[in-house]
Amino acid sequence: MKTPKEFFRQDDVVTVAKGLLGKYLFTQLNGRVTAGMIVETEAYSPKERGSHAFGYRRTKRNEQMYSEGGRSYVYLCYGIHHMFNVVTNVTDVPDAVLIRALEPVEGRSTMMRRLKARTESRLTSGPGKLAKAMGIDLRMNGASLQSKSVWIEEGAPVATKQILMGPRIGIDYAGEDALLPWRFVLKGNIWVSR
DNA sequence: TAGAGGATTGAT
DNA sequence: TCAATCCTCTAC
Repeated sequence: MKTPKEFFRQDDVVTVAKGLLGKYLFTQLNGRVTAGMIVETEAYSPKERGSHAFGYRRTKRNEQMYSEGGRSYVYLCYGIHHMFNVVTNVTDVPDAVLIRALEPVEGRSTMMRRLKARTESRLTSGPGKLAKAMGIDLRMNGASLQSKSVWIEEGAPVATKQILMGPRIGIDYAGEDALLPWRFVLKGNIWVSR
């Protein structure tokens, strides 16, 4: 079952970031389906410096963060890697959840081909790699997460004690906001990022 | 319009 | 620890 819009429109981005753990991200491109269980997420809100939309800054790049919850926000980082985010909350509130790692469940051979990987290990253990494995690029920016090319499906419920919290990665420039425990991982899962 | 830097990764 | 690599944002 596809995750309903209402889930993404909750007003607490941290709740959504935790709730996405255990759900499944799917893409279908050129008839090829790939899917993975979400095992690592990070929350971003306009109230902290880690976000592209800090202080409700609004630019061409982050425009999709202001759309209604349940869409994607994709951007290019370091000129090399695509990052896949889930937009949450209501229109004009730029909350988003970065998907940092997946456990591959479908289309592993397609993922390996896209990454030119020799083995299945560590296929989707990081935001740049999982976007490439799933075939995600800027064309998917703004897509509904109930569309035919990208969507999210429900998974088994995850108990709170199965979720490990910690500070987010790669945002040292955010000052004390970098210390917020807004990174969430499924405890013990081998597919999380390094 | 130029210059700086980044929600990363893989090799050294 | 460091370079790759290019788009975005900010300041002039």
